Amino acid sequence: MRKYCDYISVDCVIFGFEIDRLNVLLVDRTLRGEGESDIEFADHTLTGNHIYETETVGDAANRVLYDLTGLTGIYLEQFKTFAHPDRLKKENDRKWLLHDGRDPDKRIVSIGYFALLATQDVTIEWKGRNVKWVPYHEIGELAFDHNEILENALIALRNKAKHEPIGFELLPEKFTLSQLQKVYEIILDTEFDKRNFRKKVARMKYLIPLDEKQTGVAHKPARLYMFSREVYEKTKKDLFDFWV
Amino acid sequence: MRKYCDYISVDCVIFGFEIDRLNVLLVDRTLRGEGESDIEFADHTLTGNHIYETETVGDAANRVLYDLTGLTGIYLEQFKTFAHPDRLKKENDRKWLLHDGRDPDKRIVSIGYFALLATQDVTIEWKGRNVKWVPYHEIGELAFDHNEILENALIALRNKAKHEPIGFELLPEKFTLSQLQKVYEIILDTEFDKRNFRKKVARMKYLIPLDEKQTGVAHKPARLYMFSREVYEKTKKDLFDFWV
DNA sequence: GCAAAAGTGTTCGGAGTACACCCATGT
DNA sequence: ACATGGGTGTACTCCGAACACTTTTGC
Repeated sequence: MRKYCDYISVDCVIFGFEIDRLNVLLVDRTLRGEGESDIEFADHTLTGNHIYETETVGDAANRVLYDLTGLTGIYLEQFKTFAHPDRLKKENDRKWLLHDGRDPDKRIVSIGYFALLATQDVTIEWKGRNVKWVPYHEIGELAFDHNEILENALIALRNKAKHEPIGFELLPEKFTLSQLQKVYEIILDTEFDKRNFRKKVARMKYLIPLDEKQTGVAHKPARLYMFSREVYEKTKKDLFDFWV
Repeated sequence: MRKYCDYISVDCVIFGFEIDRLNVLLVDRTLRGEGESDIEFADHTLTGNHIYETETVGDAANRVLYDLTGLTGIYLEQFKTFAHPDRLKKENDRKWLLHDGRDPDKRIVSIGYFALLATQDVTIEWKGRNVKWVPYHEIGELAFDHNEILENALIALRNKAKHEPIGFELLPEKFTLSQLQKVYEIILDTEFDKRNFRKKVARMKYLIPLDEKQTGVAHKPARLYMFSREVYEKTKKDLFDFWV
């Protein structure tokens, strides 16, 4: 049995994209009282876990992701660390930790990661708790400091998306240009002109057009594209677009 | 007496700029043996410290900076966290920690910050150890995982400098355009054409030309400029230069 | 045939790039 | 007078922004 390091944890903000929404994977947190149907409170947390004593934090984040989705090789990036002395001290948080046999006064560092994947079926139970996709804009008050972590994750995602081609990570392997445009519109909270957007992406050699089209749609079927990381790594120019 | 939290620390990569060099502030680490003149090893560390039990990590980083420089309001940014299980396990590191009365087997999370300031006089002693500026390219093997932290700090600085106006933070309040150009050339490891560079910065409203010139230089004295953060915040357009 | 999204071209202004010479000062 | 870095303009190309209509499919 591997031992946990009880003062280091990772929290993963798992983003998923679907049609025209950005989703986040949340876990139910329900604290029951004495009676079976006696619920003291119910809310949600981000996904996360303590790290094992001999494990790196990156491995811990990948482990959390794998346990939830069964997927490996997911886009995952460390974006910020949270260690405020009061981050676990709200009343419900203390109760939850106590109930869970943990020390609510222990100061825990949490290293924040965000992950990107296409919204799809994931394990719906995780350590006996329910897991579900929730649209970003419908997320209410979360446990601990998870609202703060979530906000920072979105900011990090935005900044990254502005300068590096990671929108693809939120789409299935094959996608249409309209889906790609939508991803960027949602992430960056803006709108693009369709013709200008297509002119722009047409210059990107690492966006490979396929000889394949959508099927089963009630309109002209769109061409499918793939992202090629190899071509990207080879052709990317280190642009000094440089501060402006 | 405030108590330290013995498993959370901050490491600060303090960058300074001078003429045409990027410097980093390092602290001597000399472990003496039994005899007075018996030196077991001598190398360098980044600046850093454990955090106090009730302190935020940002406050701890600012405290380290203040202790070293006497300055407040310095540009400071959290860039990455280091928590590899073996990060303190090199032989010399173990000896040093033992000598210092600390437990070399305790896993310590270190939250990395980088700071930017104009190279200038700083406290030359800190907790009984010597402190000095060292040009980035002359830095050899450092203690612990500090080479890794340093590398990551430079990468973070570069990425930030490409998209946000932080080059100013490495210069005195009033500076010339040639100094500014040099800062960016050093950070980004490239060269710019003087005329094009000036055309570019001329568009930036937050770069304020002063009615003041250099004095005491053996050539045509250059005009001085200031950076206005207020103007920047007001006029910056959130550019979606967007991945390319 | 109609609803729905796919796909396509032109014009204009602004920014990046390449490139060479005169100017003001201290010594 | 000379060495040193300061300061300036033009031509060309490419990119971003604005803007409207035809095409292909499922129903």
